[in-house]
Amino acid sequence: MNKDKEVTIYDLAEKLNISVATVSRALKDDPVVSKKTRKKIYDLAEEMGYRSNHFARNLRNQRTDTIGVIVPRLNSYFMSTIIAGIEQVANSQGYNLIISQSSESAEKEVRSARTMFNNRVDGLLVSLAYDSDNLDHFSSFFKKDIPLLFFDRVAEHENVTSVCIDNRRAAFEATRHLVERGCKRIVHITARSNRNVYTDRLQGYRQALQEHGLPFDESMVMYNNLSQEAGYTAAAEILAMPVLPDGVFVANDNCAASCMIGLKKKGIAIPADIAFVGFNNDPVSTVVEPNLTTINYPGYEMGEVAARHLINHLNGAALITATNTILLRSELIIRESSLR
Amino acid sequence: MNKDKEVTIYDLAEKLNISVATVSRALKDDPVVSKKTRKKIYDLAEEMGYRSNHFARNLRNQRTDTIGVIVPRLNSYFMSTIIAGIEQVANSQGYNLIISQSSESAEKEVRSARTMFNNRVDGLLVSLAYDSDNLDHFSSFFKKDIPLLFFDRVAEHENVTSVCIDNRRAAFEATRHLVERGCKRIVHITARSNRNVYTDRLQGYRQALQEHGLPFDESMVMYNNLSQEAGYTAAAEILAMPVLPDGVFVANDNCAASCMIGLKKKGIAIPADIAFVGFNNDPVSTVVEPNLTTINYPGYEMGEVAARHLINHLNGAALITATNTILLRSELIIRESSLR
DNA sequence: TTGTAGGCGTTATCAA
DNA sequence: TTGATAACGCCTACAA
Repeated sequence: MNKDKEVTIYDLAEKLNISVATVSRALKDDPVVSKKTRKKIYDLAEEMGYRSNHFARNLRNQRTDTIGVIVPRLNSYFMSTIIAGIEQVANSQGYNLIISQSSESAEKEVRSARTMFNNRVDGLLVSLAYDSDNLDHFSSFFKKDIPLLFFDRVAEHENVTSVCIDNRRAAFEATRHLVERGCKRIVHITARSNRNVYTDRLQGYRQALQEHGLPFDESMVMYNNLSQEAGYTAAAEILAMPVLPDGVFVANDNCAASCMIGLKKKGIAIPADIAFVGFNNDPVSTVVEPNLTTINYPGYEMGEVAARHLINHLNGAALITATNTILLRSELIIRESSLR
Repeated sequence: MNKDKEVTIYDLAEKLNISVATVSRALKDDPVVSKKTRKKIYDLAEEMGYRSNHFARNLRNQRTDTIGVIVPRLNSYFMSTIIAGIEQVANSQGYNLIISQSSESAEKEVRSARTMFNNRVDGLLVSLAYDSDNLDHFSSFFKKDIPLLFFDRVAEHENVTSVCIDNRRAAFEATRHLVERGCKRIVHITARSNRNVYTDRLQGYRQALQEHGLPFDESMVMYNNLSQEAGYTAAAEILAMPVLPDGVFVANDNCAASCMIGLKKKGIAIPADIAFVGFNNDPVSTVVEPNLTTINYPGYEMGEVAARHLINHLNGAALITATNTILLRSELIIRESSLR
C-alpha cells in the first residue's frame, strides 16, 4: 500500500495488464466492459485504495456536481432550517454544497457570486441581501446559462425561478386576524428594505387595513433590523406613542418576542391591551408567554423544493426558465398572544 | 466576446503574442514578469472575461482550497452560529466550504467523510454525531496526512486537535451555583450519549454535588434528546417524582425553556420551587420567563478558532498535531431562573 | 524577463 | 470487447 502517492487508473491498468480506457469504463459501470474484467478492476481498485480524481474528471466533463448557496446570514434558526433542507436533497442526489454568507452586504454578495462563478458551480441558490438592488453580479451566470434560483429573498428576473411564500397574503391574514380580534390601531414592525419579503408584508398589512375600513398611518409602521435588541427598542417606542396601539404585527418572531417582553415589563397586558402576531414560527414563539401567534414558514420544505428544482433542471428533467415563481403554502398559527 | 467557450490562458497568450507561461505567471502576480506585460495581460483578461480554471489548477497543485465541514445538524441556532464563524474565517483566507450534515447518524457520517475525502478537501472540521463511536472512517485522512479537527463534539485521537469548552467545569459551575442557591435535590437532564459534551457535563454535575456533600442519585439524571418536545415530557416526569426536586440543570437551553414552561403550567414557581440552569445561551434563554441562567457558549468564536487553526496548519504556520486541545472560555450567566 | 514542453488523472473518439 | 491517444487548462523545471 503506497502511502504518499495517489493510486490512478494507470496503476490499476498496469497491474492488470489492460488499458486505462477499459479501467475508466469499468469504473463508470459502462456495460460494454465484460463482467469478469469489471470485477477484477473493482477488486483491485478496492484493494489499492483507489479514489477517482474529481478535478481530472471535472476538467474533462466541464461540470462539478457542486451547487453554490449564498445566504444573507447563516446564524439564524430560520435560515439554517432552509439550508438543512437544501443539504438533504443535494446530498441524496450526489451534489455537494458550497456555502457562503453575504452578511447582508451587497458588496460581499458580489464577491461571493464571483467566487461561486470561479468555482464553476453547476447551479446557484441565492437568498438576496437586504440592500443588493441590482442583479448585475449574476450576469456572468446568465451568459453561461448556469441556472440560478432565488429563495425567500427574491427578485424578478426573466432567467430566474423564485421559491417563496406569498408574503403579501400571509401578512394580510395576520393583520386581518388582528382586526377580527377587535384591533383598531395596529402597528407593523418590519425592516427598511426593498426586498420582497418586507415590501410584500407591508402591502398585505395595508391591504388588510383598507379592506376593513381602517386607515393606514405611516407613523404606525416602525422600521428596524428585526433583531432581539431591536424588539426592546421598539417596545420603548411603542410606549412613547401618544396613543397606544392595540395590536402589533411583526415581520419576525424574535423581534416580536422581545418586544412583547419589553411591553410586559412596563405593565402592558398581552393580548388584552396589545395583541401580537409574529412571522416564521421560530422556536421562541412557543416559549414566549403568551405563546406567539405567527405565520408558519416552511423553511425546510423551501430548501428541499429549491434544491430539487435546480437539480431537476441540471438533469434536464425540467426547464428552469419556464417556471417563474414557486409559492409554498404558509399558514397562520393562532396562539394566545392574539386571543383577546 | 465568445459566449459558449471558456477563455483560457492560451487565448490570452495568443492574442498578445506571448507565451502561456508568462500569462500564467502574470496572473499569479509573479514579480518576475515585467510591470508592462503584466498590465497588458490583466487588461486583456478582464476584457475577455477570463476566469481561471480551478480544476486544472487543482489537478496540478494537488490542493483544492476547500475545507470540509461535517456537523450533526444544521438547523439549530447553536450550530449555525459556529458555522457562521467558520465561514467568516475560511472565506477571508480564500478557502471554500463544503458542508454536510450527519443527521446524528454514524452511518451518514461515514458517508459524508468519504464524500469529503473524494472531494479532496484540504482539511476537515468535524463535530461528531451522537452515536459515532469509532473513528475508522477518518483513517483515510490520517493516512494521507489530511488535517482533521474536531469541535464541540470531540473525541480523543493522537492526530486530531479538538476545539471545545471545558464542559466539565462549566457543568460544575452551573451545578455549584444551584447548590449555593440552596438547592439540595438537583435533577440533571442530558442526552444519552458517550459524546464528551454529555459525559463531561454529567461528570461536572456529579463532582459539584460531591464537593458539596450532596448525594449523587442516578434516578435524578434524566436522559432524552434535548429537544423542545422532550422538555415538556421531562416536565411531566419531574411532576411524577415522589419528591419534587428543587433545582434542574439542563444540558441545553431549548429543552430547559420548554421544561420550565411545562412546570409553570402545573403551578410550579420558578425559581422559588425549582431553580433552573441551562446551557448554550441560546436566544430562547432571554425570552423565557423567568430568563434562564445558562452557560454562555462561544459558538461564533469556536468556529473562528477551529477554522483559523486548521488554516494555519495548512499554510504551514502551525503544526496541528502538536496541539491536543484548545479550550475556549465559557461562563455562567446568572439570570432570574436560578435566583432564589 | 520570457519561452518550451511535460505532466497532473480522466474521458471520449477512433480504430482494432 | 478492448486499446491507443488526444484533449481538458494550468503550472513549473529548465532553457534561452
